[in-house]
Amino acid sequence: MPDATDPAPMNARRKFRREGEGRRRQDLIEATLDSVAEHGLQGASLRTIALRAGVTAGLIRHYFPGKEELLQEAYTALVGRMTEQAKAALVMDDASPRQRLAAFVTANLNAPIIDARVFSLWATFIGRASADPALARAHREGYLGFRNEVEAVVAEVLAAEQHKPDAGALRHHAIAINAIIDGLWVEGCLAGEMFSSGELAAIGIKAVEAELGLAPLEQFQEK
Amino acid sequence: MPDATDPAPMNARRKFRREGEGRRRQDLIEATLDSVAEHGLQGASLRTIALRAGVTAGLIRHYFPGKEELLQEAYTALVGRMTEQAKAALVMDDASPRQRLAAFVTANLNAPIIDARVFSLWATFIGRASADPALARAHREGYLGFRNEVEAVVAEVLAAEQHKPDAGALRHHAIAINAIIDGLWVEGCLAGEMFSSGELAAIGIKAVEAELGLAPLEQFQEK
DNA sequence: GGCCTTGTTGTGCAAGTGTATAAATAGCCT
DNA sequence: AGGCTATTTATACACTTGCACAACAAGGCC
Repeated sequence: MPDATDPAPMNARRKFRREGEGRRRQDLIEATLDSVAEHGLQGASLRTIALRAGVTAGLIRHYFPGKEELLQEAYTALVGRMTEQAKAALVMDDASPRQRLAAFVTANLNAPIIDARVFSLWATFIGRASADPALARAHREGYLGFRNEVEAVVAEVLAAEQHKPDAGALRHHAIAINAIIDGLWVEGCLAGEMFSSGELAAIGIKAVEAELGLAPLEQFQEK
Repeated sequence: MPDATDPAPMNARRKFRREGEGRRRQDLIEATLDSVAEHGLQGASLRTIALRAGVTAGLIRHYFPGKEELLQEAYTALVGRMTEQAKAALVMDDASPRQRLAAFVTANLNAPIIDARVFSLWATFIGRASADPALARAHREGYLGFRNEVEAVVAEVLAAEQHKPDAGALRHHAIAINAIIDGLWVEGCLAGEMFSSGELAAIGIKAVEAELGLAPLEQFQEK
């Protein structure tokens, strides 16, 4: 038989399902974040991303103008999720300002906010901030939003303690507290196993209270 | 004239100088760091790096087994320079422990340690730490070295103040102070123009002194 | 000066990149 | 059921990438 017309055509096309636009975009963004977290920006090729999302590379172009836009949207989604999680710890209406502040610190220094994958993503993207104004702006907005939340809680705490700091002192407190949380967050994400469970949160709360000049609640401190 | 034998051969080979091994390696590492800082890991190709170093791409293979090793060495050099600079601020023999601590904080929160390029490099590399054990170890060693320095100064400061904290409290102080410096460093590098000159250092010193329970030296605090 | 080592260049190559576009088919509408 | 359209696949293309290797020449050595 000179030319066998394949009875079982091996070049069968891939079966596929049509998903809604929202779902596909979200899947692609998630696959992008996974790829970046695992292999960095250099390893996140369109084909890798598409494979992870369960589609072929060409489809990406149907939802995003190009790779850059996909990465931008992925970063925006990441920042949005991070700040949302962080602020969520503040909604405790039936608690004293001081308890809310402590809960805020604790939430930010435990899972899921202390997380190696999220940190890897944050670092990878933020490393490009100085060269990419869009990234820099996205960060700045997230940072200022976060810091304003801190400042508001600090104002409440100090008011409850009969303190009345001026705007400058309040800003400095917020910057310092923000730095404490950020610094401990970095350390926890990078070397979480160096700290026992709850240790970072305890350190953070004590540092924040010291910054605000609050006496510890129930303590035998030092000795 | 059918075939003109080029009197001025256009395919003249590039002139070059032979440099010592140390110098070439250092130049290549520097070019690598520049490329990574400017375009990220994805934009740092062997050809880009070689161009910046004033050589051709092939030469890199003569000094490094592969790209990965070049990047590793570049990161090692970066970390070494950073920790060296940071610790250099501690060598002030004729100063009180407290002054040395303040000088340490100040040095770490001003140029050249507050620097967008260094931060970009740090973030880009550290973003790969969770996936690359070699990077993770390099960071951990640098971090612990830094923290031990902090812990030593803190011990001196507290001793001068007649305090005698136990090892656990000392460790916690060092972790917290480290976080304060790191957090303010990040903020300063990412958005230096949001802070007036010396402001970060002032915030840092106050926060550190609060953490250690030290009364400010000369102050009208708050109001 | 002439050679010889080796630092350096230039070229080639296979694999992978982002993008463009044609072909196919899934699933809604009537 | 049958057709239409937009989602999805598949292929093509020009370009870049890291690496391998052969040709070359810079500069020390005798």
